Amino acid sequence: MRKHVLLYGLIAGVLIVVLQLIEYRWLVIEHSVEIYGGLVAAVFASLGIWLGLKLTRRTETIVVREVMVPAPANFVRDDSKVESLGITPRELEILQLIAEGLSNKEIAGRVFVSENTVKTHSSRVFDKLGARRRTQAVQRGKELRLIP
Amino acid sequence: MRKHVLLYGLIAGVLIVVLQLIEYRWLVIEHSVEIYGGLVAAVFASLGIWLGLKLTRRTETIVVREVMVPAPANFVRDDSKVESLGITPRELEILQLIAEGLSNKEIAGRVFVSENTVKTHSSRVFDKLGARRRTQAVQRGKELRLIP
DNA sequence: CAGCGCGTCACCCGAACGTATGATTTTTGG
DNA sequence: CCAAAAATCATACGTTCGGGTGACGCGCTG
Repeated sequence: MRKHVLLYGLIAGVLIVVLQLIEYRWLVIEHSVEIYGGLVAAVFASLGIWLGLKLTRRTETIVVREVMVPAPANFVRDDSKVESLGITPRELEILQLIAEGLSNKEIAGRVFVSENTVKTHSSRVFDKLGARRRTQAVQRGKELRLIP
Repeated sequence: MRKHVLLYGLIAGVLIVVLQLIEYRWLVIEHSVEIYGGLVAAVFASLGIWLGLKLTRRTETIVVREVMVPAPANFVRDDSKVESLGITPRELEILQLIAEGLSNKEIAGRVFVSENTVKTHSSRVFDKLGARRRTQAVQRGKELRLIP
């Protein structure tokens, strides 16, 4: 933008000099002032148009980008909710396994703890989620983006 | 656009006339031609710039639309799987309610049938899905796109 | 070190769940 | 119209869950 203005000024200066030089030859002709004025007008007008065009030249093509993203692909846990609810990692782990349809006994076998422990964790997480049943806990967990 | 050109022409003509009239007063002054030329140049240059700006304005339609489409929005049940598994509409309905975390009693109240009926439906749908627990049934149901 | 959070485990009990079996009614399709 | 499919309900039994309570060990932190 700035270099355009400079270029314009330079060209204008050169043109004025050229026109002044030319003027001495044409001034002898009577009533040539109108011709001179017209010439100047035409030159500067076209120069102005060119400048105006250059200044606002936005060769920006119309970009219409539509991105279809299958959301389930990218799951990110809402850690802020996990923390605000005071859910511990172990509890979250058990919740995930519950969501996978495992029984307490199966979960116990999976994580190598007793079934009682699983029940304790699940009870705690149910309480924190305000759920009374495991299905409800799963539903809330998915809603709150704690589990995929 | 066209009216701009016409307007420009009109103003240019008027200006030329005005300048010609003024010229007769100023021409008497020696070396006033340069002033005259500069004036003409300035006026027409700014006019040209204005025109150029006008011509290219609002050609800059920058449309960058990014649409994130979360897949879960458009859930379509895989009816073929529903049929192939021999799941009846009522059973599917109960499965959905189970997925919402409702107990058998709550479901019974919701669909106006006895709890025993709900248990019958759920038992059947569990069998058809190869599930032993309701959480498992929900998981399978979601996997198979029977429920959202 | 005392306290706290977390994870672990146990026991009990009532509620919820799942299975099996049988029966009746309603709906549907040929 | 009649048979098949679907929906309804019940009773009984065993299993799984969930709540309540209490306890122990570990690691961190004031």
